[in-house]
Amino acid sequence: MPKPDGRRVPLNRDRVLEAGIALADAEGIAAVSMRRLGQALGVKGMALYNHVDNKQDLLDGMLDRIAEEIELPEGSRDWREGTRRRAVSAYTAFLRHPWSASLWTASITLGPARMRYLDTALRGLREAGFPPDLLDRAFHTIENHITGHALQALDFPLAPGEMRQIGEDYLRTFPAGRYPDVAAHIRHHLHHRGSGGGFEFGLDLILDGLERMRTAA
Amino acid sequence: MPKPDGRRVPLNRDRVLEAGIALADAEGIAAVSMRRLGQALGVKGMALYNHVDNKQDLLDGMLDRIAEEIELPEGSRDWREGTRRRAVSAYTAFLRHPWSASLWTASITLGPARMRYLDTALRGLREAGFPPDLLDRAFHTIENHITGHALQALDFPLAPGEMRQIGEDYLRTFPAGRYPDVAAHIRHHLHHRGSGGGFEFGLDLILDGLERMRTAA
DNA sequence: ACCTGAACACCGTTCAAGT
DNA sequence: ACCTGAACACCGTTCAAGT
Repeated sequence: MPKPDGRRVPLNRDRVLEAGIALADAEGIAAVSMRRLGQALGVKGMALYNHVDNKQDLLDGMLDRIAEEIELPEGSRDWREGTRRRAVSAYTAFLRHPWSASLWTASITLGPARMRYLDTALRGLREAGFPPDLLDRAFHTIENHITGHALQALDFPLAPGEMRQIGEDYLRTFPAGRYPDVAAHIRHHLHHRGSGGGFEFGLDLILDGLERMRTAA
Repeated sequence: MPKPDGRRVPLNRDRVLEAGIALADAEGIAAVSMRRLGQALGVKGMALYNHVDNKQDLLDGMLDRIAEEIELPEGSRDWREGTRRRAVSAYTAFLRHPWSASLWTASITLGPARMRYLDTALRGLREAGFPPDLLDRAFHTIENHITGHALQALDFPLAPGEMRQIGEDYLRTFPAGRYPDVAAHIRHHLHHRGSGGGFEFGLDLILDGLERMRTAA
């Protein structure tokens, strides 16, 4: 990225992370190698080590930027409403960046945005009166539902039209006699595409159950 | 693996898959490269291509063997009981093979054991009287809970004793002032290790909710 | 039929050298 | 202060050659 006078505007961490996200969004996380990302920034891959510690640090940094996109409702009087909005916001953030959900579950060290995410989520439950044990289980059940469903949704990374064609081709050779219920399941997905709402269905199921247990406790 | 007479007993697909699982269990999925797996079998990596199409085929094959370990209760009169046993069996299989859960969610082509798993799971719900729409959502909610929770549990792949020490060291430098609820959450996990049951807690929450909706439908 | 060696196009990472 | 070239120890995969 040469400036008018011909010299380069020097790289910085922010630009590296942004370019990493853009590259991962466009070509998948597998395309994000140090060399390839360097190339996208007009620089050799080794130059990136001036701005990130190593590749894991790069991925952690990218992921924390995704965490910044998640809405964190605070001070809502209804824990259910606040938790629901946060969960939907996290889910849609994962869908916007299809590579992010699997990194999210795999990462060990958390950046500041993810810490803030965790802290507000836990505080919301605590302030709603969940006792420690129930709080812990409630929290994990909710988080698992978010990441689990995001991963599932991303297993079919196909455009709606594309999806239908491939699905029908697939069904033609599918051993429907041996796996009749799987065949029916595929047909159901082909014909009810876009009905969506599977995520919110399960989420409400969980939140309703938790609310019942909260008032009982 | 030389025979008494000095010649090799030739490789086959089964032995390759078994060795792949053993290597992944012992040293993590990252250790499973064609060259490294070949070495574990006393052969050069290129020899494996006589028994698997490529690395993805190797991983798919390994995963289908894991699917074979999952108990599939059939003909149970109570869908809840059958589904519960299958879910717990799948969950524990993932825990036995810590690398398997993330591959499970990421794989596209399914082997025969996974097809059987899907088919019996879906049939159980259908025979219980779930209408197609509810069936589909119920199924995905359950599967997401299984894989989501397995992934979560594996994010802390530490022995109990090890866990406590590392956790306490971590807490000493943790900015508890800024993230008080995260700090409390970590403390809770350190002191209530082994209470477990988080998976089954959420599972029952989901199954109860689904049963309510089934009878209402 | 099965395995090997050499080759190709990639990886992450380090480090001395350049400006 | 920032970037590059060369190097090291790895990848998955192909293919002609060996037995």
